Amino acid sequence: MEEVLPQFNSAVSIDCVLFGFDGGELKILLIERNEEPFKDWWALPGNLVGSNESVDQSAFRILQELTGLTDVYMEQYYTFGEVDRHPQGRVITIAYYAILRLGGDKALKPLSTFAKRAQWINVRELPRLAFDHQHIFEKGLEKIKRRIKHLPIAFELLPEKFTLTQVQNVYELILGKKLDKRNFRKKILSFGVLKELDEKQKGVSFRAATLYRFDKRKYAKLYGKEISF
Amino acid sequence: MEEVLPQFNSAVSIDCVLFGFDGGELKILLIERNEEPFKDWWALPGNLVGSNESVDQSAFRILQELTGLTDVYMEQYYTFGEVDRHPQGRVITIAYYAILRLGGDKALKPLSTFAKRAQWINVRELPRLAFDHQHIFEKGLEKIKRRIKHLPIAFELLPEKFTLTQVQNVYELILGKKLDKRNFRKKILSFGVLKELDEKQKGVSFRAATLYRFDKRKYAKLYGKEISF
DNA sequence: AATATAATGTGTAATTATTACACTAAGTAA
DNA sequence: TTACTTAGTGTAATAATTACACATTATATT
Repeated sequence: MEEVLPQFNSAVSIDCVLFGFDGGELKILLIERNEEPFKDWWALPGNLVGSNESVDQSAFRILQELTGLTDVYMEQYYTFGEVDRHPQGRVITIAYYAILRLGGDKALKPLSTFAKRAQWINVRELPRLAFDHQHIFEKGLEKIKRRIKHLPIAFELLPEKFTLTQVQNVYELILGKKLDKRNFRKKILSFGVLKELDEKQKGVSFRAATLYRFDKRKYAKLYGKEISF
Repeated sequence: MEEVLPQFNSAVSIDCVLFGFDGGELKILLIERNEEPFKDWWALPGNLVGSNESVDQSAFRILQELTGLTDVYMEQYYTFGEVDRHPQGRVITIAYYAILRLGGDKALKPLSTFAKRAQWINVRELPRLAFDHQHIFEKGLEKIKRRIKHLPIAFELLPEKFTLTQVQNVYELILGKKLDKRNFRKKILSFGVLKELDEKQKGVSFRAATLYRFDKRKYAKLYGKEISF
């Protein structure tokens, strides 16, 4: 986020696209700005890079300030540097996406003064965004579309124990298309990184599905093997 | 390149990894620095982002100043922002790679004052590099390894007319491994983006190979088809 | 207790893609 | 004419992908 700076000339900021999976929907975290420019608009959370932190540190700090979370999959994906992208000066922004496990309980931390509130919003129903944030979001979504095929980021979105149908839902939401159930299961299980638990889904009407767990140890062994989920 | 700045505090620069294919070798362009810090060291070409140019414009300007070339495949791939990566201040650098057709004739343009000379150097025989440029180079090489499988960047390295063996050489150099000739040809031709010319290689001892041309129109039609060279 | 409901969970055949592998053909140079 | 060097070609085995439909199970309702 590039907030109002008293007469700045030039700065570097971080903007974050935080993805979460909740209620069967893919959502991102947006804040409603409380300051000019773009007061009352929705925007991606972000902030300036401090002079004594690396850009990675800055991204993790911003995430932590916003959500209180520290153990999150986060990756830099592009730097946006059009001259006029910020109306009040030159701000080059480095975009990160992060992938969060949304437990309904996970409250957002107090926000900085330039935001009224923060909210998880379905990526299919985004409002108009401030600055070039629509563009930044779109590039981020493209990025995770490519990533999900090669890295197990889907499991970062899911709770520790999940059903195969939930995994498939995540893939379908991110890729934006339906997948065949039998083929999907065959493939996802073929990597041997899911562990079937001796446990069933609870609190659900109708037949309960078997729960699985992602096995990081087994995944680590595949490193360099060019797997393709 | 982050040159000596009189007492700067903070800046954004561009560093470029320029790849070229010449004499059967994959090379990058390096400059020998003529200024502190890292005087007499080899470094990636780069410069500061001007206040009235976008970061993309800046990258193309630097490329053009260095080589005189404008019609080149160039892509941003990562931003490096460790606090101490430049000994004289905070410099966040945005890395681009570019892919150049090296015609033996293509002379390098006059260099800026902080470089003694520029030279194309085989990526397998790189000297120690200034700053974190070794790291920046390695990330760039990884990037084009992934890219070459999905985008026709190999053809950006080759002359307009080329033989299939030359294409294979480019793939082998970038991927760093040998490929089977028959399988490679079958695959590369199967995309239908190479046009066989009614023309043979010239000036070569031994049997001359058939020349091919890359067909951008046909490639454009494949857009979105997820092809995998 | 019986029934309706809704999601789980499973297999096979056809097609396509990938891999491994070795010799003949053609042009040049001596 | 011969030796040399690179070009150019096919097939069989294996692996991966796709298309496709129904019985099973747990719950909720009557």
